[in-house]
Amino acid sequence: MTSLEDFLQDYWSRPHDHPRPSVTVDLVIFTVIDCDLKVLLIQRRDHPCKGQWALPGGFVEVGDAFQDQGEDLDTAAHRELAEETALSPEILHANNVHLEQLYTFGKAGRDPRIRVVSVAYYALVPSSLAPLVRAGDDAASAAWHSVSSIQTLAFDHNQILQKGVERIQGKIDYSPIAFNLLPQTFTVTELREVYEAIKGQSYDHSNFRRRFKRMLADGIIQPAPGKRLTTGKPASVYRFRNTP
Amino acid sequence: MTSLEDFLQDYWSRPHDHPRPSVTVDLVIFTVIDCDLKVLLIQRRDHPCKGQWALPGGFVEVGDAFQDQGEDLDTAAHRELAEETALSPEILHANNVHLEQLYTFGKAGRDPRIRVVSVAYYALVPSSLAPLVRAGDDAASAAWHSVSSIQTLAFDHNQILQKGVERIQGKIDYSPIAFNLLPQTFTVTELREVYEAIKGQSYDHSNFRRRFKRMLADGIIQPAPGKRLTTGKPASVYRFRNTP
DNA sequence: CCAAAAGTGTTATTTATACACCCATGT
DNA sequence: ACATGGGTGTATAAATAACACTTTTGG
Repeated sequence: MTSLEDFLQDYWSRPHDHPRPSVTVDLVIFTVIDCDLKVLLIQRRDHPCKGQWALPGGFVEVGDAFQDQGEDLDTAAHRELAEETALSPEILHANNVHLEQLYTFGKAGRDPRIRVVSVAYYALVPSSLAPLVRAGDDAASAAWHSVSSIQTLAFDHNQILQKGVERIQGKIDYSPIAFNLLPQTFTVTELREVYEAIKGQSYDHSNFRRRFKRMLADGIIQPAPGKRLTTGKPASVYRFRNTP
Repeated sequence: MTSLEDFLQDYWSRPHDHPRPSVTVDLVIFTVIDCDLKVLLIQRRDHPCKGQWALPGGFVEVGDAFQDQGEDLDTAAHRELAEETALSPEILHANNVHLEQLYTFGKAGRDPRIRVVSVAYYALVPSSLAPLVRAGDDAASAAWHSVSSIQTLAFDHNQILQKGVERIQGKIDYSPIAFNLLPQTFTVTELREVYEAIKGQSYDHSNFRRRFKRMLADGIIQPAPGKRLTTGKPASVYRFRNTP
């Protein structure tokens, strides 16, 4: 009958050379530009998959894995998001950037170098912030790519991207994630265009307006001051009410 | 300009002592017994959390992590499911046991020994198979526990269990997962009882019957021969149509 | 006959879908 | 005045919800 403390002392004193996989976080960073769903891709500078486009990502820092266990998975995802977009955590938070775990990819051989288990996250960047994104320090280049015309990506990143698209397509119907892709104020049509970009279908503007009015009645959104000028009649602007 | 082969030869020739986390799969194995949602728990025999109840799970085999990258995550989950329930893969497959990735838990310090990233899966075992489950070789004991009255579990397993419950509660509304918790043939009421056990609410039997009829019309389910005897009027039996 | 559970029917409310029409603004 | 997009209205079908009722079995 040993105590937990004794057990850990003994555990740590023995050598631990069991092979272990590397763990990374990969990011599917979405935005909507010109009514079109985009994903942020970086061009790989080094082997493997040199020159190919890939999802941004990086290794999870695990300290020495014993006394110092390093950073949380979520923390690693936030850190990578800031690094890869070259946007500070403060900017990301102030602009309501959504980050959420997506799925974990761990097939043997998905990285030719070594066994890698990759925990994928997806992020939603408001269109107002998208133009400010530039390549992080370690990437040759970063760019927004139209999801509807994606080439072959590095590793199994096409599969990861597909999971991401499926997730937001499903989630937008019962969760207010569309607002994380819009500026702080928006019009009915702008919201509809986000829905259309994500779902890849068009919605009747009149019926969508009814859905919008329900959200208004439910307090999910509320009127905002001012008007948005268009080529036709100016439109009312609204804001998302994140703390009802 | 080196080729990928040269790159890998060079990569593997150099030492790689970056600290890496251990990766495990943890299983949330559900069934429904007596109209009540149950989860399979094992009692821990060793430190840490000795004596506490925990979700079954185990380490992912990663080979040497280089030339031999070991087993896929999904494969590890299937292997653990078979080991922990003491049911062969053939039995599991023949009885339509559903296994799906749930979420990955990777907070620093969630295991006191070492940094562990745990990829959680959930499984749905049909009630007809549930009584055949017994403890695997390495567990002191395994037992079905009512989800509605769970004690404090080892590690962060309460959190994992909660994620699992939330997942099936959400998924049952748009996916035919209820059938994986039932025997091959079932009655309308039996299906409703599964819904009620998962959602923790009661459904009007008449309105549920209407939903059932829609599934029948859509070909999701179909009539099966025979009748199920009850204390009242015998009920028609149906079967799930997994290949429409 | 009676309890118990299967099975049917009715009505009202809400939501989804399709489509027609009017309104305000800049050019 | 007119093109453009904002905004409103209407009619139908379908899904949701609450509730009353009938039928078939075992005892």
